[in-house]
Amino acid sequence: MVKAAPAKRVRRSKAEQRAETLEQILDAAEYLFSLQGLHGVTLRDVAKRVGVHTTLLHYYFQDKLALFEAVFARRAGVTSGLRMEALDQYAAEAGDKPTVEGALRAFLDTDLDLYIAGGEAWMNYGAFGARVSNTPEGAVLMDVHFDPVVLKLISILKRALPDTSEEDIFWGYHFVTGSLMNTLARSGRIDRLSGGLCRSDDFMAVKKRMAKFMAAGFLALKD
Amino acid sequence: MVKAAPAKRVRRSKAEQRAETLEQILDAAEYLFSLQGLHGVTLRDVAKRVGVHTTLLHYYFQDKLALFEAVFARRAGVTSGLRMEALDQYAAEAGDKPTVEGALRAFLDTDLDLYIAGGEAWMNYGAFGARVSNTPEGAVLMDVHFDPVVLKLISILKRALPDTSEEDIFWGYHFVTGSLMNTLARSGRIDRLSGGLCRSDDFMAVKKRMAKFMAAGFLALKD
DNA sequence: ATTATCTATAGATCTATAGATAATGC
DNA sequence: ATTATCTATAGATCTATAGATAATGC
Repeated sequence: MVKAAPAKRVRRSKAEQRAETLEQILDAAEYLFSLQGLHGVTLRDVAKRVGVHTTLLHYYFQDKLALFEAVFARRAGVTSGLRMEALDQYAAEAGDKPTVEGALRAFLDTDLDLYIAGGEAWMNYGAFGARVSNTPEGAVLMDVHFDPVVLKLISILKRALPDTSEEDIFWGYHFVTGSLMNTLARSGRIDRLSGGLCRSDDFMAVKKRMAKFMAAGFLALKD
Repeated sequence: MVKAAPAKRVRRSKAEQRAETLEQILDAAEYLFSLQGLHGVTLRDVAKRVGVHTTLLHYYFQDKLALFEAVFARRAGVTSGLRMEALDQYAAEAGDKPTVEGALRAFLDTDLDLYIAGGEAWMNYGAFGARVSNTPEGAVLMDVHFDPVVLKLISILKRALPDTSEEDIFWGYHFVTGSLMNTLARSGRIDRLSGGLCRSDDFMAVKKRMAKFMAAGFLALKD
């Protein structure tokens, strides 16, 4: 038998090694938190998934909550930034005639595209975020990381809907975000309910319908 | 100083006492689970809130998960039953001309009314259910308890929307339920986002807008 | 000489069971 | 005589810290 070549020990700088380990820890935590929530996951679970000793997590993170918040923060900036750009670009293009659907597409489709293109890691983050979002502690994290983009969206919606009250617009957003979170959660419920006709992870199907659906909803509110 | 009259020891039958204690346990668990989820609550927390010894919970419930499921089941039948009735009644009234908004009002407004009228206990259940709903284990509880009502709603929507594909209708429902769960969760996010203009617990405001908003969304899908 | 990782362990819970005690039921 | 509640406790985690060891950096 030929002896397997020993795993080639790639020489990594400490900075590289640190970054790599951190990433692995965050990936593992993200996945587990997305399934079981903050309290349903132990540091042990995370360490086991990474293949390191539990105490290493304490070397990188103050405590469990700090790890949790780091998971939230890691990708929050990316999605927030991309959507902010998309909204800015849309606002510039549309000039003084923005439409509700246009604004929603910049906001929603940009995000859905990110999850579609981002593979498993981003899908896990989506489920993690959705789970966090309807939690009292989690909602505060949402505030911190997402208020700017959301308020940007709302400012465009206001211009697109000059005759709709601000209150109506906020409630409309409340509906939109609920639907988006329900999508990101991928609970599998729609799969079973529809007998397999729809799939929770078919974000293309959601993208095709969501902005249109919600735009019509907003327009109906002022009546 | 006048001595306070000793708490009048009401003579309760065992059956009464059992029912009362059970109710107290379920109320406490419902409240705590709504805030912290299954894993964030210990039996100790529940017992302390009720004012009994931890082990009493094991007398009434097999284990923690059984308690959790009992909390879910207790009110699930009530809301499911009421909405089923409302949908049946609407279907009968509307004959062969049901509307999307009519069906959604029977489904959504009936539920929102229940939370509005049910006080704190029902509000806690709503938050509990919302939290459960975007969880993998929780979604299965949703299936078991709510599939019949939801499929009833969908059958009426199909008749109201003969030219809309079944897939579109299921995705529309997916959006609706996400918005409803986001409402029941009462995370406080919309309050802060809107600078106090909207309040998470203002279910009247939601009721006023939701069916109309969603109905317009459904109608836009077939275009 | 510094940083990454592991060993050992304290101290605090947490769930669940066995068995005792106190109350109601007949 | 049965049911509701409590006492005592086993056994299994879990988080977090202190301090040792192994690797990279200069």
